[in-house]
Amino acid sequence: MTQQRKRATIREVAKATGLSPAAVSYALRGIQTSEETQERVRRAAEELGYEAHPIARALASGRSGMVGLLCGSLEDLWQQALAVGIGRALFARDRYAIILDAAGDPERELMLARQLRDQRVDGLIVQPLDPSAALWAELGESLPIVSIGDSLPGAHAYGEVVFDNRAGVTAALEHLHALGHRHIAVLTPTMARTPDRPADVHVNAEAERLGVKVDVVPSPQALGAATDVALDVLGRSPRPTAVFCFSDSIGYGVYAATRELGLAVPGDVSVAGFDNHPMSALLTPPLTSVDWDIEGIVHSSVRVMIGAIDGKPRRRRIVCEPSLLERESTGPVRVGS
Amino acid sequence: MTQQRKRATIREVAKATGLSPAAVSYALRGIQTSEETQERVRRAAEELGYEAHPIARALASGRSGMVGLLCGSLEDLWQQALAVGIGRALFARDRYAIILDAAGDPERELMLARQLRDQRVDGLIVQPLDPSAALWAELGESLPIVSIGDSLPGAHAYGEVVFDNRAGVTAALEHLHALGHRHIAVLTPTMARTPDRPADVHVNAEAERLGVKVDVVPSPQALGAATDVALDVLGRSPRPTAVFCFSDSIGYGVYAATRELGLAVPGDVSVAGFDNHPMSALLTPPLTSVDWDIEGIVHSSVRVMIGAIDGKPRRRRIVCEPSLLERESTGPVRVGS
DNA sequence: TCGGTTTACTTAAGCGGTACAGTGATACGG
DNA sequence: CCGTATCACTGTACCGCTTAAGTAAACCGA
Repeated sequence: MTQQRKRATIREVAKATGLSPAAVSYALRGIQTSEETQERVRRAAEELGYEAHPIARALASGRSGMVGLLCGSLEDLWQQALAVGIGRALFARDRYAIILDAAGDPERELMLARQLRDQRVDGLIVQPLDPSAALWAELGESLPIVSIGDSLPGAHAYGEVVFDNRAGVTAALEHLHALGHRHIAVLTPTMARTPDRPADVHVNAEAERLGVKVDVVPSPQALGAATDVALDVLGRSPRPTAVFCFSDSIGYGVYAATRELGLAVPGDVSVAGFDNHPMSALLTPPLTSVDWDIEGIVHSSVRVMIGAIDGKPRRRRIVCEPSLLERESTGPVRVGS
Repeated sequence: MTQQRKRATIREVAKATGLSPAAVSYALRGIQTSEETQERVRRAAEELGYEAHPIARALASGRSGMVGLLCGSLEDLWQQALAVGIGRALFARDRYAIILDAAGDPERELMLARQLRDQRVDGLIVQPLDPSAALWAELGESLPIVSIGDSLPGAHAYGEVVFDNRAGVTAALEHLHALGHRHIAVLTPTMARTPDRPADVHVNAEAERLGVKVDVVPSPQALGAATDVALDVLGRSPRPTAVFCFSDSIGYGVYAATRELGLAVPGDVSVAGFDNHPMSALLTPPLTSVDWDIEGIVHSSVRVMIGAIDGKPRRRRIVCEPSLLERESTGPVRVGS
């Protein structure tokens, strides 16, 4: 019973109103036409069941209305949440997101970035796994790029929302240090294993400053996969008294490992996460984590992206400061351990 | 310095090879041309830096290469995982997904579905919140629709991957019944509150059959929001001895509530989930849940969708059978409680 | 009153492919 | 040896919309 109206084209609306197709196009966009004409066109369009054809529009105008979103690894729950948020925010601004996932592989990320450009997205939002890759600069020539997390040196046609990772690392390590921990395992996502990844550098620098021994161990992001790594790390002797995970998803794996080994958190081992996924507050015990204001990141990156698409020349750089949420997964080191 | 090659069009490649544009188009697609021509064209295209223009192709051919994916609520982690999986699977088949989120609102879902059609996606994969809506049939006339979860009665131009929810409900309730539970709270997503939602019907039918008292309570999907609902339900007197959650995400909220109330799981209250998100196996205690073979769902829905786009007329209906994973969050009812 | 700007359009040329109706040449069956 | 397929293309009209350039009328200040 829903009325089945067939699609009309602009030309048909033009015929019906006695205007030229161009006039209709203008009227529908509310430019270069009188109020009354716009109203008349709108009515006719409604009547004929006209609906805009985004593809034709894209071809003629050179903008597709799509923004590519290239995630480092969608195995990670926090990145999932970020992607969902950005997708929504873009949609709210009349844009669609194409979400792709590099699965932690920098090469793959570059490949996908190129593919997205060939797909004629209007812009690219990316969490660069390898910020130093030359391709970013090249791509930046032909479309606006907004990076999340790290800065893209050497390019220019983009904005960036960078994380003050150093501050996050410092906060977490100082917190653990203050609780008496002097031997800390650090689980970093395998995706972050690009040489000289800033995060790793910060960990080493801070550890040295604080006089803490750190075991930096790469771990997959996939839920559960981190469990095996954690089992290994927690089985070592001497056992680290705390584990600092570079993503909450990894932390969840550590929780599973402690259960399996019969270790109490934070009694036997303290656990701290990074990113503060909503899940982390619900766990037993709630996970201490470095929080990044995901809403702000979503909002900033989309705003900068849309500004860039709309031709604002000014490059924007936004720095996110973390805040450590001290919850119940971290505690004083056990005496005698 | 990466070589900056400018984009060439088909017409330019045609000029360079001395062929007509049409021939080039054919050659690039490997049809209606000789092997040698194809090779020659490919080489010239490579040389000139030709790259396909999907938008132009879409306009001319009438297929956009995009599939709309309309999720019931991306607040739910399992649905997030499903969306990620479908996005990947489509990409692997040279299609892009546009992921949209109805946020649990059936009206919104219909609006988005219409919008996606107007965006000229080649097909629509949807988790219908209101399967009985007339719009599905209407949309089904103009593009292939694959539904996940529930069947779309009254339409025809689509396939479906339906869940045997009844079996899932039965398995979970029988499990709890066998453990002695006779008073069970059932938390269903608010998104499922369409009248006569099959799941609710099943719950009531099964409860009656088994002689179990059920309190069916709607709950939001958002992590944490379910905690408040759970606090309320578990604070009632008499307290249900078990909680059956219609999604694992809700279950996570229940866990948080039990911690807050100092209730032991499963000692004081048993908890069962639905969908089996990877996270559930990692919790303490691991969450008993109804598992749906997410890989299979991803694979089936994408396969059916692509079949439909490629014009296979045969409507496909695939039924998913659940399996109950009995983990450690459910146990015998405490004597005397 | 007049040149100049503004407004509200029209005209027409694409955007970059695809698809369909040819076309000439070669292959083939009887 | 001829009629007819088949093959490998060509020519061109679109797909539906946008945009630059052009135009006629209305407006406007001096």
